[in-house]
Amino acid sequence: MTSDNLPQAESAIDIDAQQIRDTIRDAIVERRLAPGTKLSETDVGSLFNVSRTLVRAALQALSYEGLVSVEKNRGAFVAYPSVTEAQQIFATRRLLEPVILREAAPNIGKAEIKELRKLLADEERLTNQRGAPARRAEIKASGDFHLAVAGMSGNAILKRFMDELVARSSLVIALYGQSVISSCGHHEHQQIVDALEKQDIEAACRLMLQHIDHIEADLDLRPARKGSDLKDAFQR
Amino acid sequence: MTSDNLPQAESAIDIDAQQIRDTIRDAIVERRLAPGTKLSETDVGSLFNVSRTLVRAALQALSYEGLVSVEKNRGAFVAYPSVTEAQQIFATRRLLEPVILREAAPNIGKAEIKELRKLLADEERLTNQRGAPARRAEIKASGDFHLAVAGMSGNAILKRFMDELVARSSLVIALYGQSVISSCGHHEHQQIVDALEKQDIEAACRLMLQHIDHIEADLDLRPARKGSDLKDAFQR
DNA sequence: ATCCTCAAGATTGTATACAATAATGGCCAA
DNA sequence: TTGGCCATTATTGTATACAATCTTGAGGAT
Repeated sequence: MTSDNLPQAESAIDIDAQQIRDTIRDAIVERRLAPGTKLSETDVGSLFNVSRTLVRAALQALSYEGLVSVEKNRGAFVAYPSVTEAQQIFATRRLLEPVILREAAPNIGKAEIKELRKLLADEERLTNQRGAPARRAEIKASGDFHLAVAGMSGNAILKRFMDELVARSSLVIALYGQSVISSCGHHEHQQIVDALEKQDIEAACRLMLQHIDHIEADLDLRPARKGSDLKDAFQR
Repeated sequence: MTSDNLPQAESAIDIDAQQIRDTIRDAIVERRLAPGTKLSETDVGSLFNVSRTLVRAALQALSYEGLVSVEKNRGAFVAYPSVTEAQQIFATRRLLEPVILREAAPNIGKAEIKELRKLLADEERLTNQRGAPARRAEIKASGDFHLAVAGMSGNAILKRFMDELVARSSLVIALYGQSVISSCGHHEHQQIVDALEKQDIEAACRLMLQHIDHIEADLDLRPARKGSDLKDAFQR
């Protein structure tokens, strides 16, 4: 595996570490890069036409976000979340998202509802489009909804925590998702906005939790796969 | 300002980036390094007898934790949280710590109570000791209590979020704290453990919120100081 | 005296060179 | 043929060199 499935370099002159990080992150979140994929410093560097220095910085940052795991003397790989990690990611979302909704609710007025509805419209449009690029954009759009709500909390720290959780969720879905669609039920986002518009925060929280449950229900988080129990993977 | 107030280098051979990061973080959290202090790559490097490469990696990681702010082409500085950031840090703690307590409660049995009591004993011992080193250790111990509880939630992500919040709290207290003691009321930790021992989670949450309120009450988070309004800082 | 300009110095940004470690594949022995 | 051992190669870890940018302070004009 060489550079083939990395996003093509921005031919724009003067790339910096942050742009590399963002590009790789997008590729991971949109599942163009599969979990476990090796991210060789030289390969990535030549894609972006930069030295390993900048690549290392980008990979280090991504490692802090939990999207990349770097193993000493072995290199960086797209993270491969364990079942336990996957469970913790969703457990944390279940704990945090209602809290965020309650924080955001007082700040959600007409303008904010409008902004959310615009995101929903984008999602809808992508849902009706076909082809891989639309699927990828849909994945991202679905996450953007959750992030937009977090942003409305006005708390930058909560927002950052959600950034991380949403991004890592994408990896978990890539690994353990069963149905092809896998991304959030777009309809549920709509219901949440409806509840928010009516200022019914309790309903919004309830719907949010159900929504997270639905995402998680589509995952196959039984043990195994984890390398150790290969036998019953073949046993059938 | 040169290297004087940086912790002395580990003369142990073979330091790596993580050790540098940890050492600097400890120095920041224990307030041996004041907010705003410049962390010159060359200076830090010569302290640890490593090249700038490793120092940069450490500073980058600390920047991601919010303990250091790196300004392009200007260098790295111990973070200087704004009033807004300070408020958000404590707002987030108020939201998160009760959630964490509820998550941790089912996992807290005899052994865990014992562990927490041990931490309290350490705190108490330090409180009765005098001298700057004891004060520093006390600051750290006080944070360790909150982190221990977070660890008992069994959720590594929550724990990491708390790691960040506790560390940044220390910076906020250093900047905006008024009373000299400034660190957590040790007594309140004790009450929380008492409530946990009685399985009275509601009380524990209530006490935790009060505790956070008390810490925040010791802060002077009025605007100003923020550099722009220097005049009324001298106006008295 | 004050302000502006600009050159010298210092510091960070990036690339490259070298060292250390891990991965690969061939060779030999059983 | 198979399994283990060692040399070779590739990749990461760290230091250093050079480029770009900022900071500082002296000098001169007003």
